[in-house]
Amino acid sequence: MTPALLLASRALIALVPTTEGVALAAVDDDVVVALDQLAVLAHFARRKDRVFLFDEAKPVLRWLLARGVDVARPLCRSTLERLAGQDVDETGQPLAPSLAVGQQRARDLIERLEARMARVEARGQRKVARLECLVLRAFAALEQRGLPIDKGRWQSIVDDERLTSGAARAHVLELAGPLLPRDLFGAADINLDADADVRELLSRATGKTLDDTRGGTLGALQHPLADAVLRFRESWKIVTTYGDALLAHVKDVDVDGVGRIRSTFVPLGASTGRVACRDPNLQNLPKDARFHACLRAPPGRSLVTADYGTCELRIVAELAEDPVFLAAFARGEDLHSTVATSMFGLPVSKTENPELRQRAKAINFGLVYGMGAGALSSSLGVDRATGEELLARYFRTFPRVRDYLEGSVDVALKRGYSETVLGRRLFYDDEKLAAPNARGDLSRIMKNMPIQGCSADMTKLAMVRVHERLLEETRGRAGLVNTVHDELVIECDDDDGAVVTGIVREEMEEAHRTLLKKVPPLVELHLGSTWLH
DNA sequence: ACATGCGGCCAC
DNA sequence: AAACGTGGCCGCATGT
Repeated sequence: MTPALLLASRALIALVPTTEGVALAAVDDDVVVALDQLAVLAHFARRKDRVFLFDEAKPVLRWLLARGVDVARPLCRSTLERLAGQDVDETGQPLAPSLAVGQQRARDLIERLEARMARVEARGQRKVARLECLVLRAFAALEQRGLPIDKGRWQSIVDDERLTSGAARAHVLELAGPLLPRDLFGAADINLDADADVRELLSRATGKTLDDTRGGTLGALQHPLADAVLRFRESWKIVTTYGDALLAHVKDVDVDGVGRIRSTFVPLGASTGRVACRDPNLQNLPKDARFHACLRAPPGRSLVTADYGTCELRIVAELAEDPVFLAAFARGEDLHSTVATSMFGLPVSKTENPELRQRAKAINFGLVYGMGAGALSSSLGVDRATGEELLARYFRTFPRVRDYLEGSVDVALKRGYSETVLGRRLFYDDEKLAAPNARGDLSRIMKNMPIQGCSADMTKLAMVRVHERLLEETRGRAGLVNTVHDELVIECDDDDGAVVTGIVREEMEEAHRTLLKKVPPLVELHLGSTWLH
C-alpha cells in the first residue's frame, strides 16, 4: 500500500519518526514515508477526521512542525498512561534508530491503544484525555515559536545587578568586619550563599539564635547587617537564577536583538493538572517591569497579554453557590471589598476602610489553599486569637463557602480522589488516606485541587481554542508564546492586533463558560510591544 | 563526574 | 518566628 492510500483510507494512524523516515501504522497495515516526501503526510495530518497516535507526542509534534507537518488531532500514549495511572514506560529517544524499529513501535502503539483507552475510561478521564491530547498541539507550536526576548537588554540588567550584589557584599563585610575570621594577611571573607555561615554571623551580631535565614526572619531582626545580607540576596538571586543560565537558552537572536527561548512545557507537570515548565522555567520570571520590558516582539510584531482575573475566586463562587460572591461577580464589583462589607457591616472599598479590605483579601486568598487560623493571623500580622475570630466570622458570613470546602474533603475521603468540574481526578494512595497524621495536609490538598485544577482546565481549554482560531484566521502569523497558569501571551503582526485581541477574548470567555455557568468570565487583555502585567 | 536533599526564593 | 496550595532553579552539602 502507498502512504497516500493508507492516509486517505484510515482514520487512526500511529506515527513514529525515525532517522530514515516516518513509520505509519493503521490497525491492518503499515507504510513508511521518506523524509523528502512529507507533503502527503502534511495534507492529511491537518484534517480533523484523522487521528494520529504517538508514543510521546509533544516532541514529535515539534519535529513535524519543523518539517511543515501540523497534526490537528494527536493522541499521546504517554499522556494516556499518566491519566490511566499506569507507570510511564519511557521508550527513550523520540527518533527511532531505523525504519524497522519505527514500524514495530507504530504497530505496538495501535495494538495497545484499545486497552489503554479502556483504562482511561475506567478512571473517568475521557474528557480530560481529549483535552490533554489536543493541548499538546498548542504546546508544540508554542515551544517551537519560542518566547521573544531582547537578550542584550536583559543582559545589561543582570550586569547592573551583579555590580549591586558586589557592593552589597562589600557592605556586609564592612559591617561584619570584626566578627569575621581573618586569614594570614588580615583579609576577612564570608560565603553569603552558605546559610549556616550567615546564621552564625547574624547570631553573633545580634545575640539572638536563628532557626533559619529566610527573608522574613532576617527582616524581623531590624539589624543593619541583616538588611545588608537581604540586599545582597535580592540582587544575587537575579544574577544566579535569571542571569547567564537563563540567557544561555536564548537562540536565534535577530538583527534587532530579539532572540527566542524555547522551554519545555510539561502539561501534566503538577498533580492538580497545572502545567510545569523548565529549561528555563518561564512561569516564574520576575514581575519586575525592567525584565518584562525585555520580553518584546520584534519590530512590526506585537504581544497580546491575556489573563483570567480573580479566576480561582470565581471558581469558588460557582462551586460554593454563595449568593454574595455570585452577586458581586455578576455586578462586576471588587470581591474583596464586598466580602469585607458583608463581614464587618461597614462600607469598604479600595479607599474606604482599606484595612478591612486587606483582611478580607487575605482570607479570600488563603481559603483557596485550605488555610487555617494560624496562617491567616501571620499573613495579617495579628495574633492567633484574632485570626481565629476573623476566620469564624468569615465562615459565619459565608456558610456555603465553608460547606463547599468541607464537602470537597468529605467527597475526596469517600471516593479516594479529588475531581474538577471537567472530571480531572487526583487519586490518593490508600496508605496516605489511612495515615491519620497526614489528614491535615491531605485536607488542604483536597480543598485546593478542585479549584486549582479547574483553573488549569480552563486555561488549557482556552489554549486549544485560541490556537485553532489563530491558525485558521491569521494563517499561522499569530501564535502563543507563553502561558502562566491563568494567563496567555500571544505574538502577532502589529496589523492583526485588534483582530487577535478579539479572538483571544472570545475564546478565553468561551472556555470559561464551558466550565462555569453561574459566574461570568473576566478576561483582562493588553496589546503592546512587550509582555505587560 | 554524577545524583540527591535541603534551604531559600521566584511565579501563580 | 511559622503557620496555607502548585511548581522550578540556585548554591551548598553529602553521597556514590
